[in-house]
Amino acid sequence: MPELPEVENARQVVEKALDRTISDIDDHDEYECRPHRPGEIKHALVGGRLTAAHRRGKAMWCETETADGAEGPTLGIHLGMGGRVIVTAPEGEDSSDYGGGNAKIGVRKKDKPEWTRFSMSFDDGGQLRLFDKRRLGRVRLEPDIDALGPDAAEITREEFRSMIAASKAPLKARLLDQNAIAGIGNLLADEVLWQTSLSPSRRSNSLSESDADELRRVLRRCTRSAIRKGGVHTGEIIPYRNADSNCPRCGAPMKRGTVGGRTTWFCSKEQG
DNA sequence: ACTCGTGTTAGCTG
DNA sequence: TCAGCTAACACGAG
Repeated sequence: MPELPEVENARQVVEKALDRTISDIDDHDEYECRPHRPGEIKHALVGGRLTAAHRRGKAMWCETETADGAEGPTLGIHLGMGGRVIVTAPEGEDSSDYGGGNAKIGVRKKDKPEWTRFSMSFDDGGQLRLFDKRRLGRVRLEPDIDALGPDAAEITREEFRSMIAASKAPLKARLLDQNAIAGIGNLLADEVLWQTSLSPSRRSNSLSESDADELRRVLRRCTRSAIRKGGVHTGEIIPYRNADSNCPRCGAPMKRGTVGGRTTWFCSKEQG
């Protein structure tokens, strides 16, 4: 699930964990906490607290403060292919606004306790947990955020134009390149390309400036809409990403291919 | 049993 | 040299 909109919703959940004293951390999962050794993250953060939650593209990170009030290491959280963050309320407090009961971002019925790959306990009895059955998510100290391109929801028109013009890779592959523009995943890429009727395999630098401007407008609109509705799966073309579907705009069959190494669905007529 | 996948990245290639 | 591509990652779901 996690593309930019899901991660933004997760970031808002993490804000519920700010300014609560960290009493314990379980960081024993060797995959999720790579490259750290078990106990390393725990040692760095116990006694301190998270003071701010940020996001760029699909990457999240928290600023921290140590027990004596000094600046602590940043804590990066990446959800990978299927991670979710859960923050529970202080013991005895109403949990209704903590996201814990929200199936879109919180606990789901089929979740197994062992899919909790990382957890942080607070001295108020609450917890921050990372749920990730596939273990492609990551929790790490001092993540490199600067390597990412501009956030897809914030990128300026000039930045977007030059990013598009700077590569001859297939357009969809360019949109998926997190170092060029951060936050677009496979579904959001299919959605914006269908909305603009642009071919996924067209060379990125073959777009005109007005094509690029239109693509950026649609990208911003789809991103905002997905954040509001709860995720990229709420996109218009997503239900039509299968072999039996026809383009809801022109009626031609939807077609499956591979672009940028990812399954790609597009209108065989309008995006051919 | 076997294939697929809403993300990232090391390592290969032209 | 380096942009671009592929396979691998880990593991549940269909």
